[in-house]
Amino acid sequence: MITSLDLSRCPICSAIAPNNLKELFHNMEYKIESHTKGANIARQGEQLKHLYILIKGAVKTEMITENGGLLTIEIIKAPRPLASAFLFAESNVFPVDVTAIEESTILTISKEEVIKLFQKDTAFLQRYITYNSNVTQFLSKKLQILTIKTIKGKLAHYLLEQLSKSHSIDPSNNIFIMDKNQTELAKYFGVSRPALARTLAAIQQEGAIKAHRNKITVFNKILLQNMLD
Amino acid sequence: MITSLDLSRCPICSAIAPNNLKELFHNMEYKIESHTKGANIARQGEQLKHLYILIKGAVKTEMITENGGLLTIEIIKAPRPLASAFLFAESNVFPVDVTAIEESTILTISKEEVIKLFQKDTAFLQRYITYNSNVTQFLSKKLQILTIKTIKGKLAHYLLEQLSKSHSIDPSNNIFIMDKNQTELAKYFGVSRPALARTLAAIQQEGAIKAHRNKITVFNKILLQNMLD
DNA sequence: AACAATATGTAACAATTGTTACACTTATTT
DNA sequence: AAATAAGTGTAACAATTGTTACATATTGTT
Repeated sequence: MITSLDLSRCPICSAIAPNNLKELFHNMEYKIESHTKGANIARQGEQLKHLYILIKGAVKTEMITENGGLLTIEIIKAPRPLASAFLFAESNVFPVDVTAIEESTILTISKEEVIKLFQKDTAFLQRYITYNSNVTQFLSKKLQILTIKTIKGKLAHYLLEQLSKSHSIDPSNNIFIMDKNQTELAKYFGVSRPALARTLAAIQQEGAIKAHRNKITVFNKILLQNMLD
Repeated sequence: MITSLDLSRCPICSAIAPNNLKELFHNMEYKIESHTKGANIARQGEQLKHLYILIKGAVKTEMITENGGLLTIEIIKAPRPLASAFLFAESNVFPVDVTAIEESTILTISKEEVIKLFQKDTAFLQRYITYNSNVTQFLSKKLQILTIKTIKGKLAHYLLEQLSKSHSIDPSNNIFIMDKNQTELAKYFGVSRPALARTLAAIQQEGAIKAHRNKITVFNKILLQNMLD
């Protein structure tokens, strides 16, 4: 049985009023499956005819090349939908392999039932669309950063973003703490850690900022803006 | 008045049966606005409370930095929705500036009306979700390519993809024509054109393929697969 | 056929980034 | 407080890619 507890923290189900949950699922076809640690949940290229919601546990997704080499790995913790953006895409196949890394429980609802659910519950529909829209925004942003070619440009972009965040709290403040350390930032940018440190030092050399560990003081915003390629 | 002609080629409206269009719009609040060439249609950061559908003309979108420097430019031709993925996102602001580059007509429907339309017409709802899902897929793919760091890796990935496409027609065939020329491909990868040509020559040197202009003959698939970083 | 426009092959050199290694600092654990 | 781990600063060198320039090839136009 599904309780509101299981789903209340799920990005796309949270909108459903707990009282309505039982009723909603009453005449709906769904499946709940448990997977032991290490079990394969879905395979890359497999037809995707159901919405998968991870309600307990954690999974890892791996993108494999035709050769067998791994490309990207992501860990997803419950509760969250899996590949929700792909259910309705024209090429609706799983983009990745999904494997349980803990004892996991997955709620499966057929595409047809999801559509019925949309009709029954506008809030659910809106959450579903919003969730996917947020994914799109995230991807767009990530893409934007990767599109900036030089490390200097990426860093300048990031620093200006952080600065504007701190400005929204106190406009006179030009000191802030980076929300990522250098190691994380390098991974985020897709560059090596020493190259990032080197570039940060260069930006200091030019007098745009002063950096002490993760504490940044911005001296010259214009200079930073001119570094955006 | 909106005719089926205007919208039949629009990705998210094509699902609506022409006969139903009139009825559908009958009790709906919508606005149709014409913009002369050069007119500003929307500004970056502006609150997004309506679905914008470009039904005639063409626009360009520009992403500007706080400084005023341009980052990316995209040209969109009618008919197509504008920023449809952002209407329902949590941070629902226009990600870009939108400017008409031709005499353009835009259909505007409020968010509330869009939701009503979803309820009235399941086909429209599905098309809307599908369209946004396709955008997500496109971004994912683009991201995947940009994540591959070396030009050699990107090229190998692309060539294997093209090969598998031609294999799906004739599995014994290992000759194909690239669907992009080198100039386009370089832009797609975000690298310089001479660097791309140089890398293509290197892959030939290693004996994996033979390239004559856009015609590729694959000699050694395994070698290609080992180039994926 | 001559011409122009576009695409491709290639080379030298500059700029950027990755790799590896190590000293040093700060945080965490024992 | 000592020991350990994690994060940071920096340097030398290798590898990759960008830049610029020009020759050649192909395609389309007149």
